[in-house]
Amino acid sequence: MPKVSSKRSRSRPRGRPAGGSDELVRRILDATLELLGASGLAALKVDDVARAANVNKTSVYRRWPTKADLVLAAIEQTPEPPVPFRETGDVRADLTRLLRKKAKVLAQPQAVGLARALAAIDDDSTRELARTLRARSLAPLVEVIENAVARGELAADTRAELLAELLLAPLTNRAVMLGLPIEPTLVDDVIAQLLPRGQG
Amino acid sequence: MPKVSSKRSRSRPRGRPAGGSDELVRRILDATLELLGASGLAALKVDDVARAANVNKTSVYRRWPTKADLVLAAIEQTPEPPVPFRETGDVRADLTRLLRKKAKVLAQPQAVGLARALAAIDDDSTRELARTLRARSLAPLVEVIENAVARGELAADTRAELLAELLLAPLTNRAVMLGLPIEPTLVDDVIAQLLPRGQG
Amino acid sequence: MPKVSSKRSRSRPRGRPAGGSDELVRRILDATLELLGASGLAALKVDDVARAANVNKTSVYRRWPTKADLVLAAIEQTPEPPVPFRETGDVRADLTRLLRKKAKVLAQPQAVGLARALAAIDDDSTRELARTLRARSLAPLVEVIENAVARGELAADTRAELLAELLLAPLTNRAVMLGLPIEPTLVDDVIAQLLPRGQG
Amino acid sequence: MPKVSSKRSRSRPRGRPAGGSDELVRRILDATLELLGASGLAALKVDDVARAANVNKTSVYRRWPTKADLVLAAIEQTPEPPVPFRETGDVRADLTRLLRKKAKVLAQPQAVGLARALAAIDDDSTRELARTLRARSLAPLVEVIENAVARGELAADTRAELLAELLLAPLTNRAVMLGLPIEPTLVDDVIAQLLPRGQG
DNA sequence: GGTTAAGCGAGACGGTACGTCCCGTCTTAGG
DNA sequence: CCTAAGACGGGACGTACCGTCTCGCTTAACC
Repeated sequence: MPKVSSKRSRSRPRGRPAGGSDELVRRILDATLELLGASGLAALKVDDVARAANVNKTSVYRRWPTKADLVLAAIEQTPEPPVPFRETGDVRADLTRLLRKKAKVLAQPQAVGLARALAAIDDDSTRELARTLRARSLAPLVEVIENAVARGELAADTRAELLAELLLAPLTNRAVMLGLPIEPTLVDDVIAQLLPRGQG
Repeated sequence: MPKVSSKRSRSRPRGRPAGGSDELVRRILDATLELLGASGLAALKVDDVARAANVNKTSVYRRWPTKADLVLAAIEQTPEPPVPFRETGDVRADLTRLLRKKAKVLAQPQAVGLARALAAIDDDSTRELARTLRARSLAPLVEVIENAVARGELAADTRAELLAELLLAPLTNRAVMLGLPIEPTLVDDVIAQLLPRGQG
Repeated sequence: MPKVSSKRSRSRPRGRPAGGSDELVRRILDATLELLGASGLAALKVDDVARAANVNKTSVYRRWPTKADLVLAAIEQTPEPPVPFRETGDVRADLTRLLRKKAKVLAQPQAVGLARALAAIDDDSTRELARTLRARSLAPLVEVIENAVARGELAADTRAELLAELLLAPLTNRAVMLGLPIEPTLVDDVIAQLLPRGQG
Repeated sequence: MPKVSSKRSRSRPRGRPAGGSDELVRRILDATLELLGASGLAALKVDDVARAANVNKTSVYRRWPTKADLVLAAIEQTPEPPVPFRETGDVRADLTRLLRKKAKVLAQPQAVGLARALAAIDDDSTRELARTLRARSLAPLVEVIENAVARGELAADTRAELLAELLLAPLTNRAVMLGLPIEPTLVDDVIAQLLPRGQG
């Protein structure tokens, strides 16, 4: 006698997904970012990620062998906010605008949380990722500076990347390491110190 | 419940220690720092700390209810290296020397490990501690700058603390967040950008 | 958090077991009984049980949240020894045989150990279990007595359960509470007192 | 300069006690009994005993090296309630009265708690104590029975001690092992079974 | 009456077991 | 082949209580 079918109705399909597993990956990484930003790395449980992504833990571990890998993958794929930035031709003004944007991002706890997670994972590949993200973050500044140099607005021997880093470091340092809010005047102060008026 | 009167022979002394518990505290915190610097926060086991300190785990938890508390306490008591620093009267030279010292410290993996542990523990009291350590770290720079201002070597409206932070931030940022070694030239570059020749 | 992707080589299989978990349960409870009988409740360590059952401690606690729960479950599942008992039609002889059997059981330290564990766990559910075991233990006696009543060998107003308890109580009392061996004559004495010759 | 006296007012004297330490001992054992009866052996903490006795833990361990020793000492010194018992000359009536008294005692949770503690401590000296207490408990019954034998009310070959044990065992068994209340009729039933009318 | 020695209170300590938590592994069933 | 479901091994965490031991103080007892 065959058993009576005990199948419960299910909300989502179980077997092999139809259109590849891209959506599943996206859901997992999104959930990871969400939880990571919300409560930090230590409070992030893989089980919670799976539940939040409406996915089984197995499907997480199949792709990322450890929690660290998962977290790094999630951070890595953070979509770079499209920077519809148009230079005005005034370096100081342009850099000020860029730094203000960055300050705004750093005012969000999630962004700080991600950065701290990055610091917490002590690993070579993590450092590499950090450097990649750093480069990505510096790029607009570097471009603005190089253009200013080309225009002759800045000295020809200006080292664009170094200057960009000097501009940005205090902001991230405050937000990430010290947990301080970035006062509106800080951006101006930094600019003033690094791009003295006489230089322009 | 054990059998009646089942005393075992013992090798090491038990009970309340003779010379107060200050030494015990010191041993624990030293061991914590040691292990923390050696392998990072995640690899730090309280049991290992206890063993290394020749102390029972109970005695650790009696004082610091959490691993995080223990780590913070250990970091907090890091002895400030006595800075037998004598100003030469030349700001650039003095600041260069101070930054080089700092760069040397940041070249040690332990120091970086401590800083990362500080970033990893996401907690208000941790941020406060970070700020305290930051202030302690800035102090010598600030003093040098203020003296230079008093001598007229720097502009009267120089904001000493801000300048100090701008000088230091790139170094710590590189070492802690990016995991990069600090090239010898970096210090000079930072100085050059923030204290242009004409200013001196 | 550990390093990324730090898989270790392993000797024993992990994960969900192949053949369901019934066998695992059996192993755990068997080990519990074994150790319980051997050294008593206080000396029983859950870790030891797990080790003896070749199982992880987690797997024990997953099922029985407390040591007490584990012990009760183990005692509860003690297989009732199949009693291939055939009445002879002589109450005195039959009861004597039954009591002798019981005496034999009570001569084993393990059985006494279990009973004492039952006394040590002071808990309502424990008492209930004790009563259940008691009933199970009395059953054969009760049956024999009732049959004898039916045959007219015993008075019609004989209260079977009471009589059974009176017969058994002295034996268990001696073994469990007093820790005395049960002398061979005790069974006869009890029978003689409770089933005087003239009565048969 | 001498320190200002920081003595807090104290309620009880500290140093060596005046009249020996008998009162201290009494307080400790009383507290032990109290707590033991109230919540059982497992829930009994030596620290609690000390606190309840208004005494330091040291003073407990100075006298009884283990918790078991303490408990046994406490049980041992339970004052035998003075039994102002006068025989009437009627065995059945006398034994009934004695058993009713015992039943009354066994109705108190504390008494049951003590008995269970005695069962829980698995130790030779504990068994010996149990036997001592048992003997003490049987004594009045034995005396009554022997007197009845002397009077010719009971058969000359009556084994007083055995009979007493048979009478008592069901009661204690019910209360201690099974946690059952002792119904009023039980005493009569036991008497009826063991001292049939025709025998008197 | 001063000195010695015996307790005592206070409380930290070592030790052991408990029960919890979460990571990463692995089997089973099913689509 | 890929997924859901979920038990399992492993190992660190933090807790609780036992019995030990040191210290300072106070009082009794003895000289």
